Amino acid sequence: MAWTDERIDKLKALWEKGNTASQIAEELGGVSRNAVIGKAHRLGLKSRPSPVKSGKKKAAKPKTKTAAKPAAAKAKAPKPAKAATAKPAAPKTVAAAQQPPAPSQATPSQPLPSEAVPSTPKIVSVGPGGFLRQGPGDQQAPIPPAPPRRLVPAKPSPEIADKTSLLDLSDKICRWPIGHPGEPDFHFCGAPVNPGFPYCVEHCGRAYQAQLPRGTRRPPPPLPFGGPRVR
DNA sequence: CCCTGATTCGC
DNA sequence: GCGAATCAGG
Repeated sequence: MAWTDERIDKLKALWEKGNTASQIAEELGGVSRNAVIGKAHRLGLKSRPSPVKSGKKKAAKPKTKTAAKPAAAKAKAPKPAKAATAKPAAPKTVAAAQQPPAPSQATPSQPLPSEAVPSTPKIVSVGPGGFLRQGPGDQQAPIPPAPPRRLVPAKPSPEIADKTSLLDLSDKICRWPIGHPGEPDFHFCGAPVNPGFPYCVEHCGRAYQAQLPRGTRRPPPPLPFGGPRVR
C-alpha cells in the first residue's frame, strides 16, 4: 500500500491525536503497526509516550538473514546517544518559565571565543495584547491554551455547524478547541484566523491574555487587534 | 504473556 | 522510502 497524500495526512492527524500505532494501522488498513511507526518517524512526527526510551544502551541486533558476518562488524557504531554536544533540543515553549538547558562542556577542537552566549536566539516580538509572538521559523502556539472546561462559548460561529474536526484544521482557520477531546461533539472553532496566529481574533484574545502572569494582567486589549499590521 | 513505541537495516 | 524484525519498557 502506497503512502498517498491522504493516507499520510490521516496518519499525522491520528498520530497527533494520540492514537496508538496499532489503531492507526487498523484505521488506515493495509499497513502494519510497524509501517505506521516507521512512516511516522520518517515524517518527523514527534515521539509520544514510548515505553522504551533510552537512556539505556541499545543492544546490537545482528539481523543478518542470509549471511551472518560478525567480522564485518558493519558501521553500526554504538550510538553515543546524548553526547551533549552543541545540539539544542529545540524547546517549543517560549514561555517565561523556560529553563536553560544543561551547559554543554567544551567541545574538543572547538575553542569558544568567549562566553558570548546569545541570550535570545529566537526572534520574539510582543503583540499588542502583551503576548509573545514567534518568528516565522519557529511556528507553534506558545502554549496550548487551557480551554474552558465547563464553559463553552455561547456560539463561536455559524461556520462550525458541521463541526470542524481535527482533520479540517489548517493554518487558515481557528484551532481553538470546543469541548473536550474524546467527547463526541469535540471540534474546533473553525473561524478565520487572526492573520499570523493560530486562532481567530476572538480566541487570540482569550488565549494570549490567559498567558499573562497573574498580577500583571492588563485590561483586555481592544479587539480586534491585528498582529503585525492588519489592513 | 500482552501492550506500547524505537530502532535497525535488508530490500 | 518502506517495513519486518527486533529491541525494550510497562
